[in-house]
Amino acid sequence: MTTLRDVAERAGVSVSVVSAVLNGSKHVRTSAAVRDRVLRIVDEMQYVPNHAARSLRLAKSGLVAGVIPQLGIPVYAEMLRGIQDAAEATGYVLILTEANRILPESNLLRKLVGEGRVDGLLLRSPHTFEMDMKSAKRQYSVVQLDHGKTATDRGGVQLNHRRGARVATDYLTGLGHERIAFVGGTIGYFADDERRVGFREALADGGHEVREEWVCPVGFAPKDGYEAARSILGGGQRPTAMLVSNSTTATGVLGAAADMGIRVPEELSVIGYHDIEAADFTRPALTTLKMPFYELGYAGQSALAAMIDGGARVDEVVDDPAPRVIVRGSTAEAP
Amino acid sequence: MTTLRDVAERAGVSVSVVSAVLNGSKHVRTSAAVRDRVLRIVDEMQYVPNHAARSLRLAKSGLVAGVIPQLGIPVYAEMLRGIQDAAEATGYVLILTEANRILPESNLLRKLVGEGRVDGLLLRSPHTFEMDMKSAKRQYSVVQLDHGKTATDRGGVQLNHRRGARVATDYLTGLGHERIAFVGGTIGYFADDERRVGFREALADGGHEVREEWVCPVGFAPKDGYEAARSILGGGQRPTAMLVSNSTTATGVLGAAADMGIRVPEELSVIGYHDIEAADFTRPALTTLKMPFYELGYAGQSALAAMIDGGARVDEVVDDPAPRVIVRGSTAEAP
DNA sequence: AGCAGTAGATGCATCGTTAAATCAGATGGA
DNA sequence: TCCATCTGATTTAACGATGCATCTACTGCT
Repeated sequence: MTTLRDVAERAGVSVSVVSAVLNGSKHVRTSAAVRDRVLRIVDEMQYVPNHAARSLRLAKSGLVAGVIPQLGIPVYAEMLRGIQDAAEATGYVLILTEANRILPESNLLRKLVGEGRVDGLLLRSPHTFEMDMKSAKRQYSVVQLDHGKTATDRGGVQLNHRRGARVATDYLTGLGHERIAFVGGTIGYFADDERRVGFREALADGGHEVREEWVCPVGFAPKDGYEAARSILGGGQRPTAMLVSNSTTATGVLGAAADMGIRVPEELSVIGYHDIEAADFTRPALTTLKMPFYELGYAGQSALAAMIDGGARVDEVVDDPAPRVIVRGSTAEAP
Repeated sequence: MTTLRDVAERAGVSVSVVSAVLNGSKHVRTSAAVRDRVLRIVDEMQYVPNHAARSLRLAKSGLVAGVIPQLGIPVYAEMLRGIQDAAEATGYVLILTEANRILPESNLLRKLVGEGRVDGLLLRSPHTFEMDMKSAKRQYSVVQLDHGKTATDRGGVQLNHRRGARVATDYLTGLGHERIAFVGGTIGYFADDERRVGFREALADGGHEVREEWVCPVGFAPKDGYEAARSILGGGQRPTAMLVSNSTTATGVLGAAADMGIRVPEELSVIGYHDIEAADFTRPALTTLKMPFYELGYAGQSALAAMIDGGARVDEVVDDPAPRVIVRGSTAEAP
């Protein structure tokens, strides 16, 4: 492996000079001639700095860890792409892990943060790790990605879910729907609660009634949507439209409608929160609400980088591009 | 941050002893009393070794990079879980990246391998990086995950796709199907070619004919399946069953059948290669073939760890648990 | 008693990089 | 002419962990 010393020897200068040329130190001045020669030799010898040595010296790893609930979920994949692009732009490399791997009893967090392997954490996860972090006794930064249990502790980088839900609801009322159900979203989670608020606001502003029996908080699995839909659609008067808090959940809703012989979109319009690729391939194809997930990831990593480099705690709402309805086959004018 | 030296001072011994106690050096002997005291103090002070220093000294990072075609794909997620579990067992931490980020013009590979950030690469990707690797001039190891363009260069860890396709085909013939189509799989990729071989073998062994016009290599997107199915099902005599090389592609096939008014499974049975969660939520639910993807990942990382620790190049076929048909609603007895 | 052998430890160099202190000449002003 | 200043470098000291060479008692044997 080529080291700084090898380069220095070949260039006939000291290692400090080479280091200074490459990093622009202020304590060491170099002449243009030396600079050129060093850079040429660095190129010739294909010198790449040793990361471990750099990391040891600077007490900084250049690595950040992203924690997501689950791999293999398209919406997170989009966010991760944003994170990775921002990471590249800010000079970091991303480690990914699923939330369940980072539980207190696992030693992964300890390994990552404690050993100084990562400089910061991007959390899209209910965990906050307060205690673990303290015990790590180490400088580290954390950015929460669109996640917090309450408005006050939310911190980090958020999406504007209130606005998202309003856009989706307005789209439905614009089609003439008045009897609209809201399915999904855990109570007590900020992002989910905000959607409910946006939904209620939009209906109220339009002069429509919110039927409490049609506001149905459930999990995000398709199964959850299936069961909720069967329950809601099995009642006396049915809603003519459903805003489903999660598109994955919405595929379950579509399944339930199919099984109950309810035609979508003729008898029931369904819109799924979050645009996913699978929406193109359900029958009917699912109309969705697209949120700026890529931008969330990008902003999150940018914020983290700023935080690591001595910046203060971030609190930002990513609101651009605006929430947008992707119209497919599951929505139509109210019957 | 607590260092070895802090521990040594508190314990009244030299740093060498603490290091020896923790790592079991053969050059340094320690008494039981000292060992106990050191371990107690290590625990008390919550000492965690500094990763950068260790990595510098040992010329080993304890990081491996996994390269997958795309994030957000459930089948890879399963494989990644296997990789991460094996990584934990072998003492490594995983960095993940999408294949397109590691193209020659990007400097990510250079950053990861060249700077010594990772000790090895797990590649589920068409790239082999021969040239880049050479220029990196560094000790590194690579394991290909179920991927190679030919049988000879495949290397790494593979799934037994010939067997998988046989199992799926046998399942269909067992239901009385004789006119079976094979949709999907790129020509020239070992894994895909093997599936075609298995399909042909199974049909031949059962005394059934392979209709070449029904063997249709296409991409893996749902759209590809949709188009292929329209073409095949639009002909004169139709197959009564389809083995689709990829379950994602199969969702497109289901869409095409629905649009053409062909009832599944009454008129057409569809089985998708690879079990994915979404299979539960198409209508009808998709019968799939489950391959041991978790085990593939686990074996891959285990092989990589062995390779890094001085072992030789691995060439292994992961065949356990055996391929298994997950019966859902898209397959039935032949009409 | 004298010496070998061994248990149990210590000290020091080293990995590659960077920050700071230091140094050798050249230049300039009084 | 002599000191101050500036340029362009060099030297030195870390960062934290590890492994080898070395050192000191002490035990046991003849």
